[in-house]
Amino acid sequence: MPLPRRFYRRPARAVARDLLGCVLVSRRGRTVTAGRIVETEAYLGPDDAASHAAFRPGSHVLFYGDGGFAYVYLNYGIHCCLNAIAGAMGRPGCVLIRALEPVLGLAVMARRRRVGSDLQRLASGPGNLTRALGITLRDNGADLTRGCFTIEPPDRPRDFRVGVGPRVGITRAVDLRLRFWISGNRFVSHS
DNA sequence: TAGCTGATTGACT
DNA sequence: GTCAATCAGCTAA
Repeated sequence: MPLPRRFYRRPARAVARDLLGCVLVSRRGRTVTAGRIVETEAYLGPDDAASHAAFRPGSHVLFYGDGGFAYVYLNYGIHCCLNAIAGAMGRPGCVLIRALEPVLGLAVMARRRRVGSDLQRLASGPGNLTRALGITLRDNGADLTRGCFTIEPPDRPRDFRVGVGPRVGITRAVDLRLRFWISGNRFVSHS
């Protein structure tokens, strides 16, 4: 069963941390691909200068809507990035999924990524993981609690340490420590 | 209508 | 280490 709606109806920071170890599942027809979430970043409301809620109007309807939906956007004209909306209705916030550890459909992912057997880079990086799972702009607004894209609870005990640090790849509010990752996991994109 | 920016990646020096 | 690729949405005119 996917994570329930109430999981997402919490502050983005808490959702980002608890999402580590969970499994993102993508279903394209009979093709299923999945990966364990090993790296996330939290983005807050208008007060967070790096958040799209602060400077990208098109995202408002999702940011301020109910939690548990996907926010997919295109950046640098080439790459799609996947976010999970956090917070209850009226509370802005989201979690950027930065890296996955592939667990299901490895061959399909490799074909989509056009890479060889380099598992480590298959879904490591926000642009890479969307391509590996076949996520596109059409999936913007998808319900993560049911449907083609879901996030399942951890498939094994939480035996890892959580790393915390500043977000990467952004130019505003760089000093906030809103990035979380599974300590020591080699699939984390920015080590 | 033209020009700019960005939560990136991969190819190249 | 540098740099091009390439698109949505804003801003200025």
